[in-house]
Amino acid sequence: MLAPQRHRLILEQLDKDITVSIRALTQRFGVSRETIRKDIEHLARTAKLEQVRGGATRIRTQEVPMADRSQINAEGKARIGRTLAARIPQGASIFLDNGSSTQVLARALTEHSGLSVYTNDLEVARILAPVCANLVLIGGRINTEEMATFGSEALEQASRYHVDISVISAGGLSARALLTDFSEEGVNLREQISRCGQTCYVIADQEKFGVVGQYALAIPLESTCLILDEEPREDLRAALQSQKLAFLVAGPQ
Amino acid sequence: MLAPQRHRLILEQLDKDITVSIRALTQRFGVSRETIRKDIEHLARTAKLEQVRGGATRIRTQEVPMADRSQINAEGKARIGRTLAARIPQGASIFLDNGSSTQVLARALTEHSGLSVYTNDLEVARILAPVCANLVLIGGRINTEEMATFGSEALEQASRYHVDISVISAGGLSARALLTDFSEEGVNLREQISRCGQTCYVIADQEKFGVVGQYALAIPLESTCLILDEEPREDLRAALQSQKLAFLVAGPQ
DNA sequence: AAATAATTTGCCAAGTTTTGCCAAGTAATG
DNA sequence: CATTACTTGGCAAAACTTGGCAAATTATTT
Repeated sequence: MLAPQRHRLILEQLDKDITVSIRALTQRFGVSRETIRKDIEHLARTAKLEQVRGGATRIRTQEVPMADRSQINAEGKARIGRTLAARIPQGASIFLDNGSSTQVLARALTEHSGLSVYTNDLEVARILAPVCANLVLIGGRINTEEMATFGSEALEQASRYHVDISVISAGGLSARALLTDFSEEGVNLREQISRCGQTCYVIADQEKFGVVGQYALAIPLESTCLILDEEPREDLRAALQSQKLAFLVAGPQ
Repeated sequence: MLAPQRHRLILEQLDKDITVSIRALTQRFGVSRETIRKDIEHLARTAKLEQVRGGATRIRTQEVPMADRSQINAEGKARIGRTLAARIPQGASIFLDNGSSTQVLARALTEHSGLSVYTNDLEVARILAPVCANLVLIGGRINTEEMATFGSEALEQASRYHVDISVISAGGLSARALLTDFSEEGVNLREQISRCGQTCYVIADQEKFGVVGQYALAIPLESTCLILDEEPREDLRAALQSQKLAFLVAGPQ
């Protein structure tokens, strides 16, 4: 057996098994310990795998240890993500804002294909990169807490695009003030994003219910649909109806 | 059996088996080692397969989906990164392009503070986010292989900024063609970035030496300094001098 | 929990086998 | 007869094996 074939088989096995041991590979290929070690050394030098004692592992994809808000009410966010993903057709063009809920939606969209995605969230871009036909990142000043772009540059660039569906998340949803958010730059960009879409979905899970942010989120109500993970209480439901703001509660499936 | 038939059969077997060995083929066809070697040599010259020691493999259609090219010649890249980082003052405004070498530089800059950073590389942004006073991501279409933005949007946005120092990486550095790169969108953006800086550094580690990309990289030579990790060979050194292109070899410290 | 023994592994050097490459020779072909 | 295709043999380089030793890891005992 030739060296390149061994290399290939080693990498294939790594794809399945996460780690491979020198011991096992010597048996499998019927070559000496040292040969396998050299193989692994070579593959490590060319950044195909990571050499560890006794064998090798897949290359570590540096995970971001940042505070992950998507853990909060993860089940509800996931339900919203699945429901909305089911309403986004293959190959659609979509504009996603930033936020933990949006990131969960993005993960739910990784089964889609041929999407054209516009977003200001770096993590959303990273998640959807493998399945996008087109992927556009809105430029601008980065808010390092959110790892997303904002500011006049972002507003201006966003205003140039038109998509089938835009999706934004809300910081608060209340009977008193309806949709609200906590930063001016966030509101500005979300309003712009909402105007880019033929239809607009606003996602808000129950942790946003009753929360009133400092900034009102003014979006085109008639082409908007709210996606929630719980039935709204009576006062909220009345407020939504009086504003003719459609909503949909994400079911368990 | 005639040579063309052998060629055909060799290629057919490669379609099935990924690799073929000279040894096996001599037995199969009943010809000498040297004959098979010539067959493979010929097929390799006409780009039908790739010659490897002891036989041949299929041609690599696409470059490995390398998770992290920064591991190739990591030591040299790190040396370049440290040397250049030492020349960037605290609080400077810098424009960084995308690429594995630039990412290594970014890691070397995480000891700095108060930087204003402009970049089209999502990973560079992620690395430098914690230490930036300002962080601006250039928007545009994302190249999902590089996870960086390109295109007309990116060019236009980049053209609005002016910084103290711009840093770009080169795909190739040769006596014949000097600085080159492999994609048109890449050179366009890099040239723009180089014009944004008061001074411009171009980083190229030894794996780029002698490599000639399809696109020439035209940058303002008089305000540019090349950072290398090895002394250039005589012909390259002469070419750099005749172009009055300054360079600096990154030392061990 | 610490100390010790046994095992595994990494790394190096020397030895063996395989392969690449070259040159010269032989067979086949038109 | 000249050209092309193939074989043969030899040498150097590369790949591979083997064995040894030190370091790291694991198991065992105290």
